[in-house]
Amino acid sequence: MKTLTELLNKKLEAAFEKCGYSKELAIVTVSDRPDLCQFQCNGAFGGAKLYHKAPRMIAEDVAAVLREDEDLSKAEIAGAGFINIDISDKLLLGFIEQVYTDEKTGVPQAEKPETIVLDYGGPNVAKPLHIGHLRAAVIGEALKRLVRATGRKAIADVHLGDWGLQMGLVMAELEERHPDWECFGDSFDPENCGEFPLTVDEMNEVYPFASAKSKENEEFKEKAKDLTVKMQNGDPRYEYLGREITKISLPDIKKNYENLNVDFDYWYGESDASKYEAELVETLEKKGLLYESEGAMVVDVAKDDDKITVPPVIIKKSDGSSIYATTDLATIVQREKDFAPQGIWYVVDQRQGLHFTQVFRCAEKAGILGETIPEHLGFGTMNGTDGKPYKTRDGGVMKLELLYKTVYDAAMERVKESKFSAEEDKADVARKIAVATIKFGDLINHRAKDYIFDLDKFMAADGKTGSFLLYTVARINSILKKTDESGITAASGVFTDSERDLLLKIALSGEAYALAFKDRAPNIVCENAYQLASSFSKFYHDNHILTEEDEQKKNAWLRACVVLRKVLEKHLDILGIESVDLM
RNA sequence: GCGCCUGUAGCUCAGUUGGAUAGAGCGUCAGACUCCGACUCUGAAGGCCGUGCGUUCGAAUCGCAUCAGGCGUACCA
Repeated sequence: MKTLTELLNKKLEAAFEKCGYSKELAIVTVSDRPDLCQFQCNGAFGGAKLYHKAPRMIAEDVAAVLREDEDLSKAEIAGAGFINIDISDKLLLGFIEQVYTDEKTGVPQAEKPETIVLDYGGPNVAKPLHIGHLRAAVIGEALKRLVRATGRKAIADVHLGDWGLQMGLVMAELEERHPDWECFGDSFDPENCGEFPLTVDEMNEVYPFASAKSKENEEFKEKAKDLTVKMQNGDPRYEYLGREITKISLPDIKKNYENLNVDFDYWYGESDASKYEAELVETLEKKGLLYESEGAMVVDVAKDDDKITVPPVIIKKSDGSSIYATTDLATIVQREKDFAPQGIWYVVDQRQGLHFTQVFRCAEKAGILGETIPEHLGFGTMNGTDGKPYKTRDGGVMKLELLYKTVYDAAMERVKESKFSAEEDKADVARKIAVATIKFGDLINHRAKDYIFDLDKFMAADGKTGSFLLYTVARINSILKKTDESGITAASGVFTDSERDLLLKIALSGEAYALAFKDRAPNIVCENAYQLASSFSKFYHDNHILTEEDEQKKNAWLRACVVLRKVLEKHLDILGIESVDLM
């Protein structure tokens, strides 16, 4: 369905045209001065320039036409030429009912079908998920849901890091620690390798150890690089070993994502894209793009009008191995074949901006993009309260699992006290509060900016927090449980200001979804959800619903609760936050 | 050096084609529960929107310059 401002725009366009002015001027926005009106149009200012006419005169012409429209309860001129508009309660209520019955709950739908691949995981196997993986997961999941809510197809691919040097490092260390493991024997037989010698916890400790070792031990580093090349070139032993390492790591990675209610359609790794590398290289060669430089095979991606010198993309390192640009490009080839998407969104740290510039340019030059428009949706760093990258108390890297557990425990402390949720539901409620706390705390911030993770602030029961939103839903549920929901019908009128304000905010949610999609910005959905919750609190405070004796009023207010709950849950759903019944 | 991002209230942050008096949360201060969940609500104080110049009838928003912070700058991802 159309959004409310789209609807009003149509009216304004007609009015501008009727008066002989360009309909381009007819842009309605939500009022900057809610004390004066609900909507405004500033088109008369632009018209003044175009027609050499005083803005007030243009505004007056248009307003005169608008006053004949019974959907509008007000159309007046203010200031130098603002057109101030209020909509009628009848229009408002009609719109609210449409939102309520709309199967998309008022989320504006894409005009033509589109497929967007979202790449938002990027965890490395053999390395535990840590705080650095949080934002990609949370933002990516929200964007995926936003894409789907707007009627587009979204394909989520975790894009595991299982093809790079980190694999060689782990393999080299493994070989030194467990030389007797059958896998490393003289005659390699995958059928006869026995148990993987490490548990996942033990393995998670191997990578940091091996990484540190490679920095001071040149020989070890060379060995790691050598094993990486061997794996990439299809040496059966190291290919097998790579798959085994992934097999051990994956359940742990999945568990971490499950905790956060994040999921993927495909658990592909870089290794899955590697089969497209040959084709990629062939394409690059055929186009004469690939050449040797300092021992490596590279492609130039600089453009004449660049302000900086964009370095060439390395396709093959001087030791013949692939690098992340290679796998990213090969992955594009794979995605084109499998999905032929209109967009690929990379939800990856901002700091990789240059890398994606290079990859996208190379993909374009190679002609492998089809109709895909790739976008790097970068995000900022999550910092601690000291403003520096978030660390554990002893200065180490915070594991994702520990972060989740910390928030869960804090949530459980509060849920334990609750008299509203049943004993057997408490663990589930605590989990939902924890997820809401972490995700809302992250998503309320603009994606591109760094933000400070402050557990006390995020856990706070009041303010712009996930738990305040869940609390609002719980309060609505609590009221509705005390009445016969099936008897609630469409409202017959609007009776109070706080009620009208709430309905208007509900009606304007369509605008928020649309803008959030356009800017790929979940924070807009967060902000709108908070606005809804906040308006509800005032509405709830001002209108005593259950004791109201006027049946028409009571019904109207209950209807507002029912619609709000649905709309609020839509917001939460898009954010990847599960709603609660009671808490 | 070059480039990218950021700079808005004490703190953390929004700010939708350039538009009226720049908003919110927290914190502070003053109030509101015999009443549907007070995890609530009402009100107040608090800002040369980093700085300067320019474009415009009009700039937090656009341009140029400048200062400050973060990040990046070919064989890690």
